[in-house]
Amino acid sequence: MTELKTTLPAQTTPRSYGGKSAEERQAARKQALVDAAVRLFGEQGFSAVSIDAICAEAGLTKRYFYEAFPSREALLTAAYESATREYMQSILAAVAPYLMDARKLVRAGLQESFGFVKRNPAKARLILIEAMSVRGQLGEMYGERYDAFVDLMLQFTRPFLSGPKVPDKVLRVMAKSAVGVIIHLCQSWIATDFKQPVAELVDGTERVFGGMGRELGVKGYTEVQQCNGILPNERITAAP
Amino acid sequence: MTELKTTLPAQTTPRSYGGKSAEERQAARKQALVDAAVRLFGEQGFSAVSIDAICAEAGLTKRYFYEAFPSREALLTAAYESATREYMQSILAAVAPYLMDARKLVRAGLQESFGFVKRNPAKARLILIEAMSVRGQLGEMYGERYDAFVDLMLQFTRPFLSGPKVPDKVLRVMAKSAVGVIIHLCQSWIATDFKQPVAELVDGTERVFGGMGRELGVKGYTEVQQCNGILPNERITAAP
DNA sequence: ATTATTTGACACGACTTAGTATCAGATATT
DNA sequence: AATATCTGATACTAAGTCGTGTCAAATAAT
Repeated sequence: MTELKTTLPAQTTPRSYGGKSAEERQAARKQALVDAAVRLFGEQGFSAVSIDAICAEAGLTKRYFYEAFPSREALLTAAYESATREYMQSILAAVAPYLMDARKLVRAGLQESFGFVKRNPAKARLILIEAMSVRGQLGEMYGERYDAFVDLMLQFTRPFLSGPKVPDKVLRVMAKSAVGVIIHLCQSWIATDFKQPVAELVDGTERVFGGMGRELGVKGYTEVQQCNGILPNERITAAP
Repeated sequence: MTELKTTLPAQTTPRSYGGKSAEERQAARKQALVDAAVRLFGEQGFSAVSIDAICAEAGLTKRYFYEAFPSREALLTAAYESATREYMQSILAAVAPYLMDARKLVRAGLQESFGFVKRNPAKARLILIEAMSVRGQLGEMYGERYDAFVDLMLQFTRPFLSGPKVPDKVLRVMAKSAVGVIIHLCQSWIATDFKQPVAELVDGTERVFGGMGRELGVKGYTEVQQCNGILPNERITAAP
């Protein structure tokens, strides 16, 4: 009787298929799911997208979903992680060439902060809007990423500090405010379908940062110098 | 046969019941639904709360829900409207006595902006977090209320402007930034369960506003004067 | 060539929710 | 007292989703 052999849960050894190993196939499917999730969650919102819809978008069936993720929320977390990493790296790359000049640093950072959002509306929606209202798992990761962003802002700012010392807690609230200005303007920008030109956002934000810079005695901002919105918008590209 | 009389949809005339007129009862039920919605949406999030749950919380049945609102989203909009109105009025009342002094105005406004959130966490969650991610109907109202807030900020600021003129569009982005700082810090504050003391938030935000004020040449901010975080936190109460 | 595994498509039951309908008891009107 | 309306509880259908299970065809291994 061969039935016993076939029906028993004999642990099987993975095989290659379509020229790819088992791990490769699994990873490819997982990535397809994450990509689909970024698109759908970003475009339609988390609560409006079912597991079936994600599988359809990814060209897979539910079996592979549950092979890769235990729940819809786990996939959301993975999608958020992916999109956030990309956003941060994009900004870091844009800022890298200007670490020595506060004004250029700020301008390049702002330009790319808004630029990325406009180029990747779905990812931005996911990162900046959807992630906020989903409680649970994602909350922790959101907190971590946010803190990382604030730390980065402080790290970039400290080398330029020269004025009278500001209490650390106050300084941190100010860094949060700086991050918050960008996040908030992006949220509002997305909500109004990118009607406002990038240049206006950058100019306005630059002045806000300028005010904070002078308040803190940041080198490069203490001198009275108001060229914002007058200089041509130099397109700043990331370093290779 | 009396059956015909009772089963036919004869249009009936409204009666009083329990000592209240029909309109009063209807209004009371509607209000109960709105109150329940503010609580539940604010505590658990929009997508986690069913119509049945709202009715249970309000002590009513679905019939009265559909009598008052066509959909769950319509109720959300009404709840948002109610909470937002309360928030704005609360801030306006706190600020009213200080319309002539920029520094006091800012401090009172900030104090109440954060104070209200802490005193009304559910309302704040609804206004500042849930409302963001729900598309459709609410989007328009959110946009209107937000613009109103920004306009208010500009209105309060203009009387103090004395420096070199700033382009209107840039000024508006700065006003949005100011609103955004408050909104964002509140969001982050809520997400971390109000761990940070109000005083730290107010002090940090005050300096951010101070920087913007000086950047714009606001009277009362142009003079170098750094007493923030040193003066005792005067508790500012709303005018009667 | 035969056997075993991988894949995709689909079926199925349990559950939740929206929206409507029913009905007996409470309350007001005549 | 008799009748009509209001109220609250519950029942019901239709639809959508989750999570699991089944099965035949495609592909690799023996």
